[in-house]
Amino acid sequence: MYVGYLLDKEANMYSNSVRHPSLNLNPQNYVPTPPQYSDFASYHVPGINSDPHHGQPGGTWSSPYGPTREDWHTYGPGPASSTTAAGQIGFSPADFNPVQPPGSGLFPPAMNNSVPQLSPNAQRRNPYEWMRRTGVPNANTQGGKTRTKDKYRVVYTDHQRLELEKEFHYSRYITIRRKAELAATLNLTERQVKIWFQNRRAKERKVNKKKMQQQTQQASTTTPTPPSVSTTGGIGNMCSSSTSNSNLVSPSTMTIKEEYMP
DNA sequence: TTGTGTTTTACGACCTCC
DNA sequence: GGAGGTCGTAAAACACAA
Repeated sequence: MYVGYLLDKEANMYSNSVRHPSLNLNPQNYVPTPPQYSDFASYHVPGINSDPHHGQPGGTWSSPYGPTREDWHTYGPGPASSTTAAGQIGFSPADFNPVQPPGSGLFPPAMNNSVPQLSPNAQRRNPYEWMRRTGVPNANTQGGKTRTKDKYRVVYTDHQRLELEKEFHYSRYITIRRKAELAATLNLTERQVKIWFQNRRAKERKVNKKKMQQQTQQASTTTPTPPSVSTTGGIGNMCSSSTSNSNLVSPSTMTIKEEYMP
């Protein structure tokens, strides 16, 4: 699909994915710390955890939030869904299919199956719209420009976004090492990667908050039912403690701990 | 074409942790 | 003190209706 288009378009430039072999992260070097953030389980698709590149012990993380499909809505409608709300940025599993050989990318082969054909009359604004934008200035040549320079901001290339999203898809918090690798791979600065992740988390919190509001609205209009256990779940809930960071285990601490994970 | 709303980069302020 | 976190915001880039 669009990723295929992207990767096809940039195949010569980016023949590797984020988890390309050259990076070759050993599992020991890339061990997330789920116990600290049980919410992370909500963001791990079954199968990803067993990704050899990540060294995740599959199925060991359990989510306290039950079915997490909804939490993944941002990333796609799921295999059987053909209706995606407009405006949603999505990662359909199929997105990763066309180019990446099974097992070579972030997602396991099981997720790369069954590529639904894009509807010929697909709306312009679809979940993958950003992936196929063309003509945007290439942001990666100089590592971006800032307000203090000649341009206010740059637009990241589709490939840069894709790889960042993939990384984010794996973990909401990037390790120091991965940040450096990703920055090098994508020709961005580590600062840009860091800020991108910050903004991405903010976006997710915003989406989750919106969902929560909709749910509460629906609940108020229908028969009141006792709130289920943290229906929001996920990092959104964790970080949506927008009020006080003190409620959290410091993510920075996590990053450091990940970095020095044995 | 244009006006308007949304999304995307980037930053500063402030906080926590080591 | 430095690094990285959230939160709020600015402004460019973008999508889309009129």
